[in-house]
Amino acid sequence: MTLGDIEFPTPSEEADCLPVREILDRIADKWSLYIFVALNDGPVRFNALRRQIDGISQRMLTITLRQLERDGLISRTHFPTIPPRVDYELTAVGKSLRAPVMALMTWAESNRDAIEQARRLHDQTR
Amino acid sequence: MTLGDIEFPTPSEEADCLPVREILDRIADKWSLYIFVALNDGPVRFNALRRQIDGISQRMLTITLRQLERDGLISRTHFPTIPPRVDYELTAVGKSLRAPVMALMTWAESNRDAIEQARRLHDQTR
DNA sequence: TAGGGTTGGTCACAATTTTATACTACTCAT
DNA sequence: ATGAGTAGTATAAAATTGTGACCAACCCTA
Repeated sequence: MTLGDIEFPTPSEEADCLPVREILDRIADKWSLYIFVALNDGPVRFNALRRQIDGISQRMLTITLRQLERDGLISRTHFPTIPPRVDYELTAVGKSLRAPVMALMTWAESNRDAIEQARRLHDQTR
Repeated sequence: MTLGDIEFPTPSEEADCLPVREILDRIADKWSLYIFVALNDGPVRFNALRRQIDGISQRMLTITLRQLERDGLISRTHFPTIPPRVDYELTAVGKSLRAPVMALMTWAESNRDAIEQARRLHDQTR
């Protein structure tokens, strides 16, 4: 048996999928979507984000914002005033993500009733 | 006309944000999106899903499938054969989620290069 | 001049979630 | 008899996330 006879597990497809997954894992984490929605209408300050996104901790907001900034989806503008002011804003690439994210939000809203009914039915039947 | 110019319907403001968040938290977790993509072309068996979704543990696949089933997004069909066979398939509601999920996947693929470049630039500069 | 509030964070530690590993029970092919 | 495949469960380890304290600079009030 030569090397050519060995069946490798789909190397081409995996090579393509991995970077896409890395990106999706950033977007589809617990908080990123909500940050996107919050930044939908323009720049927002750190503590305004914190108030708007119910339940997020200061730590997770900082971490998530830093990751989104690293990916070039949001920009961070620091005004050296007292008290300090930091604005977060969608970049051009970030803005292009608004459409699919909003489509997902719209879907969630449209199908809320169906899902809640399915849950009730499931919990009743078991 | 590019993807960014397409006008998706905007979700109405804040009325009942909490239930929508509950739904989004299910969809936008670490594995649900990949299960949706894997089920895109028809029913798939448990271990086939496991092989297709690289890195998922057996436990998390079971848990995530159960949650999606509870929400009425996928259906579970058990054939009492030996060896056992269980098919997972998108329901009608689940199928309606394909469009927004695929829009997100397409976005991720289109913006892969831009994001990777932003990451390199960011890591270099700091 | 002392105390309290605001800003955008960081840090250490606790709680939660996810992963890895082993195990079940059953059958078929070698 | 051995190993592979089926769809899971149980448990401990690892990773992620949340909690509360702390910081420094200033403003306002008393």
